[in-house]
Amino acid sequence: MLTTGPRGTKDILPDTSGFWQYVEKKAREVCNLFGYREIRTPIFEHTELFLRGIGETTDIVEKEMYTFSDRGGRSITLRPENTAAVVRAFLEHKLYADTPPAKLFYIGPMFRYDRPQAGRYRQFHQFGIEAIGAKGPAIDAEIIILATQFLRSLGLNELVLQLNSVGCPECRPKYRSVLQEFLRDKLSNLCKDCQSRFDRNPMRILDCKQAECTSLTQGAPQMVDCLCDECNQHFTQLKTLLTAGNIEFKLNPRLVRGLDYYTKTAFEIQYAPLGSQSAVCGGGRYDGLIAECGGQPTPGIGFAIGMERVLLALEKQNLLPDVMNQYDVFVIPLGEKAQAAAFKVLCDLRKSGYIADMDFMDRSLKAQMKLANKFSAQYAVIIGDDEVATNSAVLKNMQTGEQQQINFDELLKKLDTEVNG
RNA sequence: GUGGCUGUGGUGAAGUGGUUAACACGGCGGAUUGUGGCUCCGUUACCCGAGGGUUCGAAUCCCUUCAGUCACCCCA
Repeated sequence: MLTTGPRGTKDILPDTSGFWQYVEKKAREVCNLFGYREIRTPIFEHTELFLRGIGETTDIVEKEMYTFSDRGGRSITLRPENTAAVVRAFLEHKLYADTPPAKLFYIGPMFRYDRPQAGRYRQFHQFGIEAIGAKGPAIDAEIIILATQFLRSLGLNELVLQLNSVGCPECRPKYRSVLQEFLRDKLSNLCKDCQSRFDRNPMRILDCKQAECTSLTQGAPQMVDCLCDECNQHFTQLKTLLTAGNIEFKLNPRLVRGLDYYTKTAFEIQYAPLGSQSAVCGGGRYDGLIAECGGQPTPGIGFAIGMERVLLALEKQNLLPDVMNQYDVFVIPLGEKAQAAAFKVLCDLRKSGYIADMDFMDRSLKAQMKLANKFSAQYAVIIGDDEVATNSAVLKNMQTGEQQQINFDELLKKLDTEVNG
């Protein structure tokens, strides 16, 4: 079918692109406030980058990537997320040579082969930031505050920040075996998914929503209770900083991020009315990722915000701005002779910076007036045979209805004083 | 990837086996001479997501397919 786009994709039409521009502008403003600068990486990368970066056993890599061979036989993947690519660019361009931490943000499309649903698309857009090079909890607090400030600047409240620590290579393996011990005798009663998670990623079992699993895992040992000193201190300090920054958070010991690279801080911001796709923002620390990608061991942290979900939330809350564009002037020629004169006036107006337009459908005067009104033009400039003969035009104030005949030479000047004075 | 629901014009929708597919909004045109916003009038779906089948006859029943949506899953 030539008249439908691929499943899970969306055209952003003129009546909604203004909303996107609005949200993107807010994102850029907040980033600017916090000292984050934009990075634009390609939308496709070597498949290898995501295998290593995201983790081979993650759902994203196992079943959600758009992977193909290009004509040169290289395996290419449409980026399913952008952290790995930003890290790759960070290393490739030696951004570590500049004053750390590198504070970067991006806005762009991501691709995941998944069953579409409201708030979940195969091509979707993320606004994300990455802070690479700083290991202390202050930067964790900063990016969480950045995310919160961004969402609040859009008018969104009723947001819930969930917070957890997933430990580090020091303490997580220990926790993992403690957890496996706890689960071992319950294994046969867990759901099928969880049974397969037992060896691969037992922490995800705590995140399972199946009733049996939830009840069986009641009282399971928690990561936060098994953190090593360093992780524990980091987590404690982060909580203190967030409290100092007046950020409310809800501890969720079961919060697990779906990407392997996360360490220590993991968080998610949810907007419940969105239903089952309620996570508007997800992020965390990835202290092992840079080394995993071949760089010097370097800590990093970031988040990604789903643009579609933010827009959905704004719509639900009636927070979308009025983005209808208003014309300053609508030029109306009457008859053949006036065409050229009117067109010249139109061009002059635009050259002078007025938002101006005219009819291209050979409409009647009445219909053109209706258009001027529909586009809420401030002024209409009417040029007919009489006006052409006297080198003049009728300038009509659409609000008051007043109109006067003015020489072409005077028109711009007159408009200027009308508009500015 | 699993299960459920839905699919009528640009939009919101009525119609659930029988001649020309309601209504509303929107779009377009018009209501005497070169003027809008209100009002009024006209017009706007050779066809009911697509393909096949049942039937004398289907938008209405069945199958397939595509798409959307809800939940799961996953996550932004």
